[in-house]
Amino acid sequence: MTEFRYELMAKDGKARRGRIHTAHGPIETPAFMPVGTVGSVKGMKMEDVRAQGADCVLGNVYHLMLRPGADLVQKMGGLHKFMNWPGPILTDSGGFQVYSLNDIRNDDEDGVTFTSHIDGSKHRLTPEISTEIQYKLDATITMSFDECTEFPVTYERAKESLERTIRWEKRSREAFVKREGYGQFGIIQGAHYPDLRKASIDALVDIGFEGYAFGGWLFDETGSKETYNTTVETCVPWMPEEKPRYMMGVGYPSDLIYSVQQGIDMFDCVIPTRNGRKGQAFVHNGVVKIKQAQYKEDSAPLDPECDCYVCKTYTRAYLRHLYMSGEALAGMLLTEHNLHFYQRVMRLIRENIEAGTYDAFAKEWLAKVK
RNA sequence: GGAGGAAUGUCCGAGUGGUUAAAGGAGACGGACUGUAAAUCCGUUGCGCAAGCUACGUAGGUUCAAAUCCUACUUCCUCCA
Repeated sequence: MTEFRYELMAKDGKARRGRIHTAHGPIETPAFMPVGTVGSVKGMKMEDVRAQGADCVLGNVYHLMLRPGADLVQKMGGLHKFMNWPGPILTDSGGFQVYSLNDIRNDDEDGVTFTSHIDGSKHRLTPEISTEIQYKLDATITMSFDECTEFPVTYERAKESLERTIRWEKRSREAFVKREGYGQFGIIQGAHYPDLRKASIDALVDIGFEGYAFGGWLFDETGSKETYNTTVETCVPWMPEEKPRYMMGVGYPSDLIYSVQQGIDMFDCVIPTRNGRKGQAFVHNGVVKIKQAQYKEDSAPLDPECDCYVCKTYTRAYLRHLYMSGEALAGMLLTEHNLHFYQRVMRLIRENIEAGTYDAFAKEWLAKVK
């Protein structure tokens, strides 16, 4: 059996090239993990996701516990078999979903009671329940159950929430069933307050996890990246060197390139899939919003520099037509292109770290990509 | 041949005397989306930079005021012969 471990293979500045060994195969890092919330990367067949170069995908406790239920997934042989993804799966603990549904939640020291968005029924998540569900799903990487705060948030509230999160993460760790090749990550909170982030890291390292994730919310409604950038720049170096560093829920291609430069190893984000379904394609020099009139008679591929199936096969005019007609294929094709683009960027990131040319690469790509 | 009904902005469609440049929808154009309650959500959409102008089949009329009432005409639909 494979021991769950992080292998640091090369460094270029703060950027790290590594490999996470797991029971379900390796994850080459820096890695982008497509989001498959309900056991599906929306619009994609899993073999295609794999062929694009993804090593690991996400699943979600909140969604899967409500439908179809963790027991059913377990009965069907676990999430890997259920969704036809033999590789590593990372499951989010549900903390973020419960936070984003904050109008119908009710939390206490023990956990959170919330109302299902599907049928209004009452459900409960605690660190123990979330961890058990992830065990039943057979998650390769289990996330500890944390509390998210709104952003911006006051220092007092962030501190109070962090203290509870640390207690919850300790309980998550105690509930975690250790198995060869499986791991559990702790989630760092503390909003944009460096001393809280530091306290969070210290507490989590003290508990001891197989990896550490950067959680919370650092983007405001203006889309400014200043808070994100300064927080990441300050706090990521405090994360343990010998364990994987996972930035949760990020981001645009430029966010990935920047964050890798700051020492992050793993990402997940709905942007390439969701925005693909909504008609936005990421290309080598920015973004193509396929519904724009300028593409009506455009016989070029989405991205002339892309070698994906979609770019080799279809014109922008056709993709626009599909989108304007409301065809499901439009979202599928743009999703396929976007994920391909993201994996290509990750490949370039890894190659440039290995070659020791990361800064030049980052400078060039940050200037042209969204 | 007779009896009813209908004509509204790019399209569909509400409105039956005055907060009506005219509800709502579609379409078109633009924007947003970062640990997925999202093939979603949000703007704009007669002309003009503006004062303003032109608009509810056509032509007249009533009224302080009409898309809304009256008359004629045109076109379309349904039913009866």
